Amino acid sequence: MAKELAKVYEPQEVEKRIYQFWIDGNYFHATAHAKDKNGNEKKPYTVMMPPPNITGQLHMGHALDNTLQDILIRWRRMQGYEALWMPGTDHASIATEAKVVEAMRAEGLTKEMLGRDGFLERAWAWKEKYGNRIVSQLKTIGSSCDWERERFTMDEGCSMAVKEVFVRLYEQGLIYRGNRMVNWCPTCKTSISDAEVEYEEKDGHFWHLLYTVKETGEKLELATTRPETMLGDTAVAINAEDERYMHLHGCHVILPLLNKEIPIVCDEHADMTKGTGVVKITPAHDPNDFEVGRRHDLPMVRCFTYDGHMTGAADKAAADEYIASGKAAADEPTVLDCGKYAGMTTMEARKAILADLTEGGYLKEVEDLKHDVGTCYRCHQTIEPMVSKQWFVKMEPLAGPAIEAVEKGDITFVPERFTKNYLNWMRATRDWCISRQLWWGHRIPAWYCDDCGETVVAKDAPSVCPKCGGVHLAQDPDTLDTWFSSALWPFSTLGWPNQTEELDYFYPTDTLVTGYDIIGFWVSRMIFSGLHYTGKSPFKTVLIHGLVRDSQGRKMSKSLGNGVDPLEEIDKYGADALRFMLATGNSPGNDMRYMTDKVEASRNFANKLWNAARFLLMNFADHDIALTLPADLKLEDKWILSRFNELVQAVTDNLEKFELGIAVSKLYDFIWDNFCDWYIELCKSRLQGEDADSARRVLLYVMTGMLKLLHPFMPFITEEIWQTLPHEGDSLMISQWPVYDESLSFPAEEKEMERIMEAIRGIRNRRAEMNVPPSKKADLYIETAFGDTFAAGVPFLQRLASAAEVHVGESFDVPGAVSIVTGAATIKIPMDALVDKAAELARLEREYNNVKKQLDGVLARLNNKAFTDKAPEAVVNGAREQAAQMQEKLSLLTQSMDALK
RNA sequence: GGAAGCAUAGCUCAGCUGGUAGAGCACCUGCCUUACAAGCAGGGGGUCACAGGUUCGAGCCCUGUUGUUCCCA
Repeated sequence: MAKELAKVYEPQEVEKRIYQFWIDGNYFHATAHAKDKNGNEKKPYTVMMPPPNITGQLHMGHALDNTLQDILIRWRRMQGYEALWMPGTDHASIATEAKVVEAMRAEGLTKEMLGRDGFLERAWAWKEKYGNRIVSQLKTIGSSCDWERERFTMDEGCSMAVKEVFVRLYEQGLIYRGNRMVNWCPTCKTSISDAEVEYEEKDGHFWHLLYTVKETGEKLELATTRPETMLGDTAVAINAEDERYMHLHGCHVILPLLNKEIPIVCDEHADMTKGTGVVKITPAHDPNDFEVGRRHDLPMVRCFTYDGHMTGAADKAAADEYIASGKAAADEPTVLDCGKYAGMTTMEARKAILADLTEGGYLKEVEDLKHDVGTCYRCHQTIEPMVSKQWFVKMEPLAGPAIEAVEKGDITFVPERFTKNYLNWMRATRDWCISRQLWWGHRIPAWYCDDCGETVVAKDAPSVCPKCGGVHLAQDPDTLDTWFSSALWPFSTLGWPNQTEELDYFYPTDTLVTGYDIIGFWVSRMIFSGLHYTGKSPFKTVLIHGLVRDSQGRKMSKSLGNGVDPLEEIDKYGADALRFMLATGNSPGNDMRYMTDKVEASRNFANKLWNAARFLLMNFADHDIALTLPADLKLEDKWILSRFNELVQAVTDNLEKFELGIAVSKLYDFIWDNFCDWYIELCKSRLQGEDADSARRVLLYVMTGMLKLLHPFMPFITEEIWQTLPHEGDSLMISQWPVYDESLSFPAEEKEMERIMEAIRGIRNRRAEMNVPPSKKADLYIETAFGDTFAAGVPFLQRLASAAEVHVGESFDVPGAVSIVTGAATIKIPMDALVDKAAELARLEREYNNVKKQLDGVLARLNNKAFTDKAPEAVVNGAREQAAQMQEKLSLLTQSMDALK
């Protein structure tokens, strides 16, 4: 029965086999309204995996994120919940499209050459090829997801949900289309949302320009960081309160180079305290100016193309024609023919325009300046703010309930401080630009009538225009922001908008585990979406973790090449070691550094456990071992069982509070220190005697319990060991999570055992100081009031403290002995020959002084009336007890010193 | 410009509602003790960034300072 285990744990062989075993057992699958053994409906526990991008490879961030989720899921499953961990992948529109385009470029192809359908064919092929890669990588780290339910943000169900939401919001007036200021990436040629802009500090300049006032002829100085936008200026703003310019109200300036007359307007955007207090207004190319333009009904003149060039005659003609057709909205911007600058890139135009301004005497000075420039989070090129016709979600009505849900505590963030982060984001949020000029993604379900310009929003393509009956309807070419579909993930994956059994049972979900970097992108959008469409918060708790950085604390990135591949680490140390390391080093919300040392330590721990199991198996060979505890528990059994009982309580409490790192370190300490270093050692002599059977049973009981507690953290090795040991049931992963057992609480015995252990430590300590090798045994004379305890501890002292004969009594006269004074006993070791009396006396004096110093500290507190009056009774009593113990120890030390003299 | 985090042993980090500092690694000493040298036993090493404050008592709470990271604009 007992099979031989290898001397060193080899995870590579074990992990694959165990994972397949779980899959074969169908243990990851969760069903709605599942019943337990007694026929009662189980409570659900649901976690939605943040869907990784199909373009992605598993990185340390995924490893951490998924390890935490798997720990929670496995723990709840063992607790008897019907635990569903819903996996899936995200189509990642902009990222995937970029990759596919890049791959095509290698073949000399462009999107335009292939056309929309041809391109999408390639994109789907890409998805098929790489979409499964990350899934298999997730399996490697042991994720116990319900793979049968795996979803994709662009699969049929999710797409249905997307259309449903779009149509509903449109009908509710919460989605609109309009010309608004958006962040435009000229490289990706698409709009991106505010959340997708990253700011980088760059060196720039402040160019001070001079515009002439038409009415007075004076020159107005104003500064800009983007002089090329001047062609689109349609006003100059001053502050109404600004005394310097009172006389200019209602006047105009002549725009240099174009010789165009534009008004001077009064607007709060002009800050009197900054520079000259005059700002140029380019409504089509600056977000602030856009607002000024709306307030003053200024014309919008666009002078950049969508691929980062200056507009020309053809651009102007196209725009004019569109406006003339009557299909354009009233706020359609006009387009400028930039003349000699047409066709230049914006950077080329900047140079040319500055040269011309200088020549014309319009440039006063140039100032160096560091300023933050918005860049695209994908390609890191500079963002151009542009007026553009896009689809938006009106955020204000949606944000309200989403803020309230968190304020009320329906949703809590762990750690709590991220609540503020979320609320700030939600309160400041502006309307969400959801259209993207991309092909890969959910196409916007809006059609435009060629004949009358009517917009039709519907789940299915309309055959005729409901307004004019025309049949020439064209679908909006744009797709939706990736996050639009991931916002629906918690319920679209459960079948929404259909009222499925799954939705009914598993939704709302319980815990969302994710990094702080996507609170704005994703978490907030799931919250308002969940509330708006399902009327319920999509989850109860958001567990936030930090980033995994490299050993020097830098962000892992491709460009730095400092990324550590989790798969390589798993190959080297095992998935359990990696998981354990990620769980140990982590406190919620804080970043961690990845260090090989730490994985090695975790690997060593796995090996320690492995060898403890080997020890058990060695002793179990050829014996039938009952899975219950023996009736006659020995002192050491009660000690370990009581400690284990406390561990069960502590670990469970920590998990409830999402303190995974604390839970795991308690397990580490218990297994290594209490179980391996003490209990196994305490059992060794007993295993050779008549009591062996009861020792085996306790060993098995505690080992099994430890394996259960450790299983969520180290699933593979615990299952492997459990399968090898005598056990009940098919798999550890579906066994029952241990619960605190009052009948196994033995505080008195714990204390008793600690007395013996303290003696053992004291003796070892003294022997080590004196360099006495363990092979040299010595007699012990133990003076103690706890005679029975020490009598029972004799075998332990012999085995673990190199004792020969042990005498226990009230008092012994042992001339020239070394003394060890513990809280419960004075232990005398006759080692005359080995002892340097003077040195021994000096040592005792040192110890005396140490204890005395501590005692003085405690006494000082006790003599402080304020302390005894105000401190809680338990604390005061604790101090009194401490003082008494120290006084006792001092008197014992004095006796020892006297004896030596 | 605004908000937040972090600052604890040589290194990496724990430290729950304030009760008098811990782990791993590294280092030093001794051990093949019938699981494990990826191990066992023992040891050294910290004015908990700085300055105030609240408290009987502060690594923990409050204020300020310095350094550092990150988010938002």
